[in-house]
Amino acid sequence: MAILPTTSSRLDLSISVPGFNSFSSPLPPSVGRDLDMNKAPDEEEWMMGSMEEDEENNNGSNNPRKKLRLTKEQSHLLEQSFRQNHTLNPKQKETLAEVLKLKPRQVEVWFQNRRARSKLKQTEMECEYLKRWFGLLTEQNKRLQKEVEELRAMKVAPPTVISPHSCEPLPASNLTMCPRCERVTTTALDKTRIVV
DNA sequence: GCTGTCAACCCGATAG
DNA sequence: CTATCGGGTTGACAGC
Repeated sequence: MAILPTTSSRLDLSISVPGFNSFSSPLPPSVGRDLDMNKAPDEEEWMMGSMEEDEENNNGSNNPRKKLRLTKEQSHLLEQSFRQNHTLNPKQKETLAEVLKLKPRQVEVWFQNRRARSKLKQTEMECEYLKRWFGLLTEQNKRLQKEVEELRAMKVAPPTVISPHSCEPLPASNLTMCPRCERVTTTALDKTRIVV
């Protein structure tokens, strides 16, 4: 079975039912946002039939409710629909439920869970990323602090600055930091040569 | 619609 | 080989 959306914003189902065979995953690689969460559950065997078969059991009062397991095909179709649209309008929900032989409510719940779990995965990944970034920044911070210490140590014995014009030593207090290029210049506008 | 939670179920590891 | 356990997955629901 194939669900082919005609637009990107709306889920429009065009279905060719026989066999459920054609799952050669025509999905663009750009859908990697959700990562493995988008991976279809391969070995998902279904323990129960679709809802129509055990519906009565579930609604029965004293039967312990068994958990529905979606078939591979149902899961795959839901996944495909999810990739096209993360939410369904009532019409889409109805149609999809009909195709899947599920209740609209079940389709709704599946999408709810899918959204939540996809978001959770995303958050976890962002968290990992931020942790790594924090580590890198901490390292960089250490290096810079060390550099600052070294520069402070150099300040104890201030560098001698020689004026290229007069060839006389200038006081280090004449040195400022150019805010643009961050190079050392002198306030006296003359080019200087720093001798450590 | 989102979030937190429950519970059924699956699966790999382990002990006996 | 079987039973058990612990962790992960996922369908379902309640409350907001």
